[in-house]
This record gives sequence, structure tokens and C-alpha cells, in this order.
Amino acid sequence: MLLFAALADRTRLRLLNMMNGKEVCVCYFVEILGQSQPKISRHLAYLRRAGIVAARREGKWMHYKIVVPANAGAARILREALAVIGEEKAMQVDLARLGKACCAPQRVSALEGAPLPIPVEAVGCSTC
Amino acid sequence: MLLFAALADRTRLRLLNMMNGKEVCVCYFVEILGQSQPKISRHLAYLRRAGIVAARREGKWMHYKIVVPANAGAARILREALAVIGEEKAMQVDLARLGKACCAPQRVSALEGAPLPIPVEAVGCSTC
DNA sequence: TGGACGTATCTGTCAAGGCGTATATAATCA
DNA sequence: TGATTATATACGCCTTGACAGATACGTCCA
Repeated sequence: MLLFAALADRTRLRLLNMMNGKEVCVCYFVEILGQSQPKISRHLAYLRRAGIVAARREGKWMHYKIVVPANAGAARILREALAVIGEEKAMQVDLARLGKACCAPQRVSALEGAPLPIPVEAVGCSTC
Repeated sequence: MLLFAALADRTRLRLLNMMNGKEVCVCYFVEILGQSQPKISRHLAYLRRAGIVAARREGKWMHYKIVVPANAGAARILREALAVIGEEKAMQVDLARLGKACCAPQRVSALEGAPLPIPVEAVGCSTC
């Protein structure tokens, strides 16, 4: 299953966790994860090829969000995976840092002028 | 996550599906899946390294069964994955062929004298 | 004790994918 | 139009894992 391969990488799991319930600009991923921009971009491309995320351009910014797989089984697996990884401490730290950066993007030089994440309905429960 | 990598291969999913609720002898895997014995053995070794299955020797036969991962999240994912793949037609065909072979192992020359699978409690729901 | 049988592992080959670096593309701004 | 910014892709290197084929290991039986 292509979905399992997509989930078998820690960076991709962190990206998906940050996208759970939000459509997020790439620049936040780069800033919060502290990893190179090409690396982030490649992993997002992988998730896009796997049909797990969708991209939307807004001027020079790209926003990514999770899309529910057409296959019902894959959707169940993805939901469960998001719920499980969301329980992990490190993932919650990512979300906290994302929330902080969004509250004051001008404080992070790399994020000046960056568009805020946009809430979407969550695929996996992010609060349980 | 190591679990996702273990699930990202069709042969391993078929093996897990056949082990769902049963402890099964390697010879059945080779016979039902129609794949080479070394290939089956390698995938079983992979699953064993990933902590998803356990092996037990009985004379010259080896039996494999699923073990619930210590990590609660991993256990949830595995359970969901087993339930989802169990809905797939091809997986049900595998189970049907396994059931048939077990009813009359002497009919399949390769399985003469092979020990029957032993029921264990299922990790994923195999009937829904 | 030496086959025979069931299973595991080794070897070599190949493709996929992860990474850093460099560069290309797309949109904006001066 | 040219510079700047945000993001994507190309390239080369390296590791992992999938496979086939050969072989080793463990157990049983004659």
C-alpha cells in the first residue's frame, strides 16, 4: 500500500501532524521543523504523489492540506495514524511551536508577511 | 515509524492477513501465496525484526503468529490495518485458500503432514 | 550416521528513496 | 525589466530493501 510507505518517514509524519486541521504555508514547515527547504519540499511532493495532501498557490506562497483518500480503508488508516501520532509528545511540541509562530510571525524573521494557516476540518482527532 | 515500513509491502500484508487469528506454519504461506520459500522467509524475518510477529519451532516446522506491539499507538494502527486489509477481496481469497488447504492438507502434496494452524485471539477484526 | 526435509541466511544485482547542494521556476516588487 | 522571494526540481551520493539463486542450519528418520 502506497499509504503505508508515505507514513513510513518521520519528517512526513511531522508534516501531516502539522497539517491536521489546518492548511499550512510551506514556510512554516521549514521554520518549525528546522530542516532544509528542498527537503521539506521533496517530502511534500511525495505526500502529494501519494494523494494524501493537496497544494494551493496563493501568490508566491504554497499552502498544503490533508485530503481524505478516496479509498475508504486508506481514509480509516490515515485517520487512525493521525490520531496516534498526535498523542506523541514531540508532535505536540511541533504544534505548540506552530501556534506560537502564527501568533507572532513578525517575531520570526523568516516568517514576516507569511500567510497564516487556515483552519480546515480535521481528518484525525487532534485533541484526544 | 518502523511499523509503517513493515506494512508497506504487499507480501507482508498478505502474510499478516493469513496470521490474523491463527498461528500458521511457514509451509502454508509458501503454498498459498505461491512464492519462493526464501522470499517468504525473508519477509517473515522482516516482520519479526519489526516486532510484529513471533516464531515458534515445533520439530522441523516453524509457526508464526502476530504479537500485539508494546506501544499502544502501534497496536491501534496494526489492528486498524488488519481490519482494513481484511476487507479486500484478494485477502479473503487467500484466507479461503488457506481454509481449504487446512481441511485437506493431504490433497496438497507440499502440505502432507504439515501441522494445522492454531487459533489465537485475533488482533484485527477478521469478520467485519 | 547420513539422507531428506523444512526453514533461514548469504551473495550479488537492481531500483527506490533519503540527503545536501545547486539550480530552475513562479510570483512580486522596485 | 531586473532583482528578490518562495518554492520546486535536478544531480550525485549513499543506504535500504526486494529479488533470485545458492547454500547453510536444524530436525527427523532409516
